[in-house]
Amino acid sequence: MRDFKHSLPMELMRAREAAMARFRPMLRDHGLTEQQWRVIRALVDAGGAEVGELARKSCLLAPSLTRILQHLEARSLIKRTQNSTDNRRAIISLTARGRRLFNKIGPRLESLYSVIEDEFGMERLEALYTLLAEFYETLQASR
Amino acid sequence: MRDFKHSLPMELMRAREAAMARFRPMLRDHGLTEQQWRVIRALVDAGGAEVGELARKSCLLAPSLTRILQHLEARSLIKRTQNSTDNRRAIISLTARGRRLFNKIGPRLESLYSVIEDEFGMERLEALYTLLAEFYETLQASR
DNA sequence: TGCATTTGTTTAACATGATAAGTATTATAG
DNA sequence: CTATAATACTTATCATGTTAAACAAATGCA
Repeated sequence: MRDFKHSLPMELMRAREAAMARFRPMLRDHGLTEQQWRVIRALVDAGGAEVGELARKSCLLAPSLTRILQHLEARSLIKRTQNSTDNRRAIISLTARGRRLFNKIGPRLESLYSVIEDEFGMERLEALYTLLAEFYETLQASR
Repeated sequence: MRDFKHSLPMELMRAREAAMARFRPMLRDHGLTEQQWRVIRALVDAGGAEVGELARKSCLLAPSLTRILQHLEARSLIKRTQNSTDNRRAIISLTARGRRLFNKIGPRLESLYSVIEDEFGMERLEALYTLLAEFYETLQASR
Protein backbone atom coordinates (compact mmCIF):
# COMPACT_ATOMS: atom_id res chain seq x y z
CA MET A 1 0.00 0.00 0.00
CA ARG A 2 0.96 3.58 -0.67
CA ASP A 3 2.83 5.19 2.18
CA PHE A 4 0.56 6.80 4.72
CA LYS A 5 2.64 9.95 4.69
CA HIS A 6 1.81 10.48 1.02
CA SER A 7 -1.86 11.05 1.41
CA LEU A 8 -2.82 13.98 -0.77
CA PRO A 9 -5.71 15.20 1.36
CA MET A 10 -3.40 15.16 4.38
CA GLU A 11 -0.70 17.11 2.58
CA LEU A 12 -3.22 19.68 1.42
CA MET A 13 -4.49 20.00 4.94
CA ARG A 14 -1.05 20.35 6.47
CA ALA A 15 -0.06 23.04 4.00
CA ARG A 16 -3.26 24.91 4.62
CA GLU A 17 -2.88 24.64 8.36
CA ALA A 18 0.68 25.95 8.19
CA ALA A 19 -0.61 29.04 6.40
CA MET A 20 -3.68 29.53 8.57
CA ALA A 21 -1.60 29.32 11.73
CA ARG A 22 -0.17 32.68 10.70
CA PHE A 23 -3.48 34.34 10.02
CA ARG A 24 -5.66 32.97 12.78
CA PRO A 25 -4.15 34.86 15.74
CA MET A 26 -4.86 38.23 14.18
CA LEU A 27 -8.39 37.27 13.23
CA ARG A 28 -8.93 36.00 16.73
CA ASP A 29 -7.72 39.32 18.15
CA HIS A 30 -10.66 40.88 16.35
CA GLY A 31 -13.12 38.21 17.44
CA LEU A 32 -13.39 36.57 14.03
CA THR A 33 -13.02 32.99 12.94
CA GLU A 34 -11.43 32.24 9.62
CA GLN A 35 -14.82 31.28 8.19
CA GLN A 36 -16.41 34.53 9.35
CA TRP A 37 -13.55 36.36 7.68
CA ARG A 38 -14.11 34.46 4.44
CA VAL A 39 -17.71 35.62 4.45
CA ILE A 40 -16.77 39.22 5.08
CA ARG A 41 -14.17 39.12 2.38
CA ALA A 42 -16.56 37.55 -0.11
CA LEU A 43 -19.05 40.32 0.65
CA VAL A 44 -16.46 43.01 0.03
CA ASP A 45 -15.60 41.28 -3.23
CA ALA A 46 -19.19 40.90 -4.37
CA GLY A 47 -20.72 43.93 -2.69
CA GLY A 48 -23.87 42.07 -1.66
CA ALA A 49 -24.92 38.54 -2.50
CA GLU A 50 -27.59 35.94 -1.93
CA VAL A 51 -26.96 33.23 0.60
CA GLY A 52 -26.34 30.49 -1.94
CA GLU A 53 -23.99 32.65 -3.95
CA LEU A 54 -22.18 33.60 -0.77
CA ALA A 55 -21.80 29.96 0.20
CA ARG A 56 -20.07 29.22 -3.09
CA LYS A 57 -17.81 32.24 -2.94
CA SER A 58 -16.72 31.59 0.63
CA CYS A 59 -16.50 27.80 0.25
CA LEU A 60 -18.90 27.12 3.08
CA LEU A 61 -21.75 24.66 3.31
CA ALA A 62 -25.18 26.25 3.53
CA PRO A 63 -25.85 25.15 7.13
CA SER A 64 -22.54 26.57 8.29
CA LEU A 65 -23.17 29.81 6.49
CA THR A 66 -26.62 30.11 8.04
CA ARG A 67 -25.09 30.01 11.51
CA ILE A 68 -22.24 32.32 10.61
CA LEU A 69 -24.64 34.90 9.19
CA GLN A 70 -26.61 34.76 12.42
CA HIS A 71 -23.44 35.51 14.37
CA LEU A 72 -22.38 38.32 12.06
CA GLU A 73 -25.85 39.81 12.06
CA ALA A 74 -25.94 39.75 15.86
CA ARG A 75 -22.71 41.72 15.81
CA SER A 76 -24.13 44.14 13.25
CA LEU A 77 -21.42 43.36 10.74
CA ILE A 78 -23.86 42.34 8.00
CA LYS A 79 -27.45 43.11 7.11
CA ARG A 80 -30.18 41.42 5.08
CA THR A 81 -32.41 43.13 2.56
CA GLN A 82 -35.38 41.30 1.09
CA ASN A 83 -35.60 40.68 -2.62
CA SER A 84 -39.04 41.84 -3.66
CA THR A 85 -39.40 39.43 -6.58
CA ASP A 86 -38.46 36.30 -4.62
CA ASN A 87 -39.06 36.18 -0.90
CA ARG A 88 -36.84 33.15 -0.45
CA ARG A 89 -33.76 35.07 -1.44
CA ALA A 90 -32.32 37.72 0.80
CA ILE A 91 -29.42 39.91 -0.20
CA ILE A 92 -26.62 39.90 2.34
CA SER A 93 -24.33 42.90 2.54
CA LEU A 94 -21.85 44.45 4.91
CA THR A 95 -22.85 47.22 7.28
CA ALA A 96 -20.65 50.27 7.66
CA ARG A 97 -19.30 48.65 10.77
CA GLY A 98 -18.51 45.49 8.82
CA ARG A 99 -16.61 47.50 6.21
CA ARG A 100 -14.64 49.30 8.88
CA LEU A 101 -13.62 45.96 10.39
CA PHE A 102 -12.56 44.74 6.98
CA ASN A 103 -10.52 47.86 6.35
CA LYS A 104 -8.74 47.40 9.64
CA ILE A 105 -7.93 43.72 9.28
CA GLY A 106 -7.47 43.33 5.53
CA PRO A 107 -4.17 45.17 5.16
CA ARG A 108 -2.64 43.38 8.12
CA LEU A 109 -3.49 40.00 6.67
CA GLU A 110 -2.11 41.10 3.32
CA SER A 111 1.21 41.90 4.90
CA LEU A 112 1.29 38.49 6.54
CA TYR A 113 0.59 37.04 3.15
CA SER A 114 3.48 39.01 1.66
CA VAL A 115 5.82 37.41 4.16
CA ILE A 116 4.77 34.00 2.89
CA GLU A 117 5.32 35.14 -0.70
CA ASP A 118 8.82 36.26 0.20
CA GLU A 119 9.70 33.11 2.08
CA PHE A 120 8.36 30.64 -0.43
CA GLY A 121 9.01 32.65 -3.56
CA MET A 122 6.56 34.03 -6.05
CA GLU A 123 7.43 31.52 -8.76
CA ARG A 124 6.80 28.46 -6.67
CA LEU A 125 3.68 30.03 -5.24
CA GLU A 126 2.30 30.63 -8.72
CA ALA A 127 3.19 27.08 -9.69
CA LEU A 128 1.33 25.84 -6.65
CA TYR A 129 -1.72 27.93 -7.49
CA THR A 130 -1.73 26.57 -11.01
CA LEU A 131 -1.47 22.95 -9.95
CA LEU A 132 -4.19 23.38 -7.34
CA ALA A 133 -6.55 24.97 -9.84
CA GLU A 134 -5.84 22.25 -12.39
CA PHE A 135 -6.34 19.56 -9.80
CA TYR A 136 -9.66 21.02 -8.78
CA GLU A 137 -10.82 21.37 -12.37
CA THR A 138 -9.76 17.83 -13.21
CA LEU A 139 -11.73 16.34 -10.36
CA GLN A 140 -14.79 18.48 -11.00
CA ALA A 141 -14.80 17.79 -14.73
CA SER A 142 -15.26 14.05 -14.29
CA ARG A 143 -18.36 14.19 -12.14
CA MET B 1 -5.80 44.14 -2.83
CA ARG B 2 -5.06 40.69 -4.10
CA ASP B 3 -7.99 39.04 -5.77
CA PHE B 4 -10.21 37.16 -3.38
CA LYS B 5 -10.25 34.12 -5.64
CA HIS B 6 -6.49 33.76 -5.22
CA SER B 7 -6.46 32.95 -1.56
CA LEU B 8 -4.04 30.11 -1.00
CA PRO B 9 -5.81 28.61 2.01
CA MET B 10 -9.05 28.61 0.01
CA GLU B 11 -7.43 26.91 -2.97
CA LEU B 12 -5.87 24.30 -0.72
CA MET B 13 -9.23 23.68 0.85
CA ARG B 14 -11.07 23.44 -2.45
CA ALA B 15 -8.56 20.96 -3.82
CA ARG B 16 -8.76 18.90 -0.66
CA GLU B 17 -12.53 18.94 -0.68
CA ALA B 18 -12.64 17.84 -4.31
CA ALA B 19 -10.57 14.81 -3.37
CA MET B 20 -12.38 14.02 -0.15
CA ALA B 21 -15.74 14.14 -1.88
CA ARG B 22 -14.69 10.93 -3.61
CA PHE B 23 -13.59 9.13 -0.49
CA ARG B 24 -16.18 10.20 2.03
CA PRO B 25 -19.17 8.24 0.71
CA MET B 26 -17.36 4.92 1.06
CA LEU B 27 -16.12 5.75 4.53
CA ARG B 28 -19.62 6.75 5.48
CA ASP B 29 -20.96 3.44 4.22
CA HIS B 30 -18.79 1.83 6.87
CA GLY B 31 -19.76 4.28 9.58
CA LEU B 32 -16.43 6.10 9.61
CA THR B 33 -15.60 9.77 9.35
CA GLU B 34 -12.51 10.81 7.49
CA GLN B 35 -10.81 11.66 10.78
CA GLN B 36 -11.60 8.28 12.27
CA TRP B 37 -10.14 6.71 9.17
CA ARG B 38 -6.97 8.78 9.51
CA VAL B 39 -6.54 7.42 13.03
CA ILE B 40 -7.06 3.84 11.94
CA ARG B 41 -4.66 4.28 9.10
CA ALA B 42 -2.03 5.85 11.32
CA LEU B 43 -2.35 2.92 13.70
CA VAL B 44 -1.85 0.43 10.89
CA ASP B 45 1.18 2.40 9.82
CA ALA B 46 2.67 2.65 13.31
CA GLY B 47 1.33 -0.57 14.81
CA GLY B 48 0.54 1.04 18.15
CA ALA B 49 1.29 4.55 19.32
CA GLU B 50 0.86 6.96 22.20
CA VAL B 51 -1.90 9.52 21.97
CA GLY B 52 0.40 12.45 21.28
CA GLU B 53 2.27 10.58 18.60
CA LEU B 54 -1.02 9.52 17.06
CA ALA B 55 -2.24 13.11 17.02
CA ARG B 56 0.81 14.17 15.01
CA LYS B 57 0.61 11.27 12.59
CA SER B 58 -3.08 11.74 11.91
CA CYS B 59 -2.96 15.55 11.89
CA LEU B 60 -5.55 15.92 14.61
CA LEU B 61 -5.64 18.20 17.61
CA ALA B 62 -5.40 16.42 20.93
CA PRO B 63 -8.96 17.26 22.05
CA SER B 64 -10.37 15.95 18.78
CA LEU B 65 -8.32 12.79 19.03
CA THR B 66 -9.51 12.19 22.58
CA ARG B 67 -13.12 12.16 21.41
CA ILE B 68 -12.37 10.07 18.35
CA LEU B 69 -10.57 7.47 20.43
CA GLN B 70 -13.60 7.30 22.71
CA HIS B 71 -15.81 6.61 19.71
CA LEU B 72 -13.46 4.01 18.25
CA GLU B 73 -13.02 2.32 21.60
CA ALA B 74 -16.79 2.15 22.08
CA ARG B 75 -16.96 0.35 18.73
CA SER B 76 -14.12 -1.99 19.75
CA LEU B 77 -11.97 -0.88 16.85
CA ILE B 78 -9.05 0.17 19.06
CA LYS B 79 -7.75 -0.76 22.51
CA ARG B 80 -5.54 0.92 25.11
CA THR B 81 -2.71 -0.76 26.97
CA GLN B 82 -1.06 0.99 29.88
CA ASN B 83 2.60 1.81 29.79
CA SER B 84 4.00 0.49 33.04
CA THR B 85 6.83 3.02 33.31
CA ASP B 86 4.64 6.11 32.77
CA ASN B 87 1.01 5.98 33.73
CA ARG B 88 0.22 9.12 31.76
CA ARG B 89 0.94 7.44 28.48
CA ALA B 90 -1.28 4.75 27.05
CA ILE B 91 -0.45 2.81 23.94
CA ILE B 92 -3.27 2.80 21.41
CA SER B 93 -3.54 -0.07 18.97
CA LEU B 94 -6.08 -1.62 16.64
CA THR B 95 -8.16 -4.58 17.70
CA ALA B 96 -8.58 -7.54 15.37
CA ARG B 97 -11.89 -6.02 14.44
CA GLY B 98 -10.21 -2.73 13.63
CA ARG B 99 -7.73 -4.45 11.39
CA ARG B 100 -10.48 -6.31 9.58
CA LEU B 101 -12.27 -3.04 8.93
CA PHE B 102 -9.06 -1.52 7.60
CA ASN B 103 -8.47 -4.49 5.32
CA LYS B 104 -11.95 -4.17 3.92
CA ILE B 105 -11.88 -0.42 3.28
CA GLY B 106 -8.22 0.23 2.49
CA PRO B 107 -8.09 -1.42 -0.94
CA ARG B 108 -11.29 0.27 -2.05
CA LEU B 109 -9.94 3.69 -1.16
CA GLU B 110 -6.70 2.88 -2.92
CA SER B 111 -8.57 2.15 -6.10
CA LEU B 112 -10.39 5.46 -5.82
CA TYR B 113 -7.02 7.08 -5.38
CA SER B 114 -5.74 5.35 -8.51
CA VAL B 115 -8.54 6.92 -10.49
CA ILE B 116 -7.36 10.33 -9.38
CA GLU B 117 -3.80 9.45 -10.34
CA ASP B 118 -4.98 8.46 -13.79
CA GLU B 119 -7.12 11.54 -14.28
CA PHE B 120 -4.61 14.09 -13.07
CA GLY B 121 -1.45 12.29 -14.14
CA MET B 122 1.35 10.93 -12.02
CA GLU B 123 3.82 13.65 -13.01
CA ARG B 124 1.65 16.56 -11.98
CA LEU B 125 0.60 14.71 -8.86
CA GLU B 126 4.23 14.26 -7.86
CA ALA B 127 4.92 17.90 -8.62
CA LEU B 128 2.02 18.87 -6.41
CA TYR B 129 3.27 16.67 -3.58
CA THR B 130 6.70 18.23 -3.83
CA LEU B 131 5.43 21.78 -3.77
CA LEU B 132 3.14 21.07 -0.85
CA ALA B 133 5.93 19.50 1.16
CA GLU B 134 8.25 22.39 0.37
CA PHE B 135 5.60 24.90 1.28
CA TYR B 136 4.99 23.21 4.59
CA GLU B 137 8.68 23.00 5.37
CA THR B 138 9.23 26.63 4.46
CA LEU B 139 6.51 27.84 6.77
CA GLN B 140 7.58 25.58 9.60
CA ALA B 141 11.25 26.49 9.31
CA SER B 142 10.66 30.16 10.02
CA ARG B 143 8.84 29.76 13.29
C1' DT C 1 -56.84 27.90 -10.73
C1' DG C 2 -55.01 24.11 -7.97
C1' DC C 3 -51.53 21.04 -6.74
C1' DA C 4 -47.30 18.43 -7.05
C1' DT C 5 -42.57 19.60 -7.69
C1' DT C 6 -38.58 22.25 -7.45
C1' DT C 7 -35.69 25.72 -5.33
C1' DG C 8 -33.49 28.52 -1.53
C1' DT C 9 -32.75 28.47 3.05
C1' DT C 10 -32.97 26.95 7.76
C1' DT C 11 -33.10 23.27 11.63
C1' DA C 12 -31.58 19.31 13.72
C1' DA C 13 -28.21 15.95 15.18
C1' DC C 14 -23.85 14.31 15.66
C1' DA C 15 -18.77 14.81 14.88
C1' DT C 16 -14.77 17.61 14.65
C1' DG C 17 -11.88 22.26 14.93
C1' DA C 18 -9.89 25.56 18.10
C1' DT C 19 -8.76 27.57 22.42
C1' DA C 20 -8.48 27.59 27.34
C1' DA C 21 -8.62 25.30 31.58
C1' DG C 22 -8.36 21.18 34.41
C1' DT C 23 -6.30 16.69 36.10
C1' DA C 24 -3.08 13.28 36.99
C1' DT C 25 1.58 11.78 36.61
C1' DT C 26 6.41 12.39 36.14
C1' DA C 27 10.62 15.06 36.26
C1' DT C 28 13.47 18.47 38.69
C1' DA C 29 15.33 22.07 41.56
C1' DG C 30 16.53 23.10 46.18
C1' DC D 1 12.77 14.35 50.28
C1' DT D 2 9.41 17.82 48.87
C1' DA D 3 7.47 21.69 46.70
C1' DT D 4 7.34 23.15 42.01
C1' DA D 5 7.30 22.91 37.31
C1' DA D 6 6.79 20.30 33.15
C1' DT D 7 4.39 16.66 30.58
C1' DA D 8 0.47 13.87 28.67
C1' DC D 9 -3.91 13.83 28.28
C1' DT D 10 -8.81 15.06 29.09
C1' DT D 11 -12.82 18.39 29.74
C1' DA D 12 -15.29 22.31 28.67
C1' DT D 13 -17.06 25.65 25.50
C1' DC D 14 -18.18 27.67 21.44
C1' DA D 15 -17.97 27.51 16.28
C1' DT D 16 -17.99 24.92 12.15
C1' DG D 17 -18.31 20.39 9.08
C1' DT D 18 -21.48 16.98 7.37
C1' DT D 19 -25.66 14.82 6.41
C1' DA D 20 -30.62 14.48 6.48
C1' DA D 21 -34.89 16.54 7.13
C1' DA D 22 -37.99 20.45 7.48
C1' DC D 23 -39.87 24.66 5.65
C1' DA D 24 -41.55 28.27 2.84
C1' DA D 25 -41.79 30.44 -1.54
C1' DA D 26 -41.82 29.92 -6.42
C1' DT D 27 -42.51 27.19 -10.58
C1' DG D 28 -44.57 23.84 -13.82
C1' DC D 29 -48.36 21.74 -15.47
C1' DA D 30 -53.04 19.48 -15.77
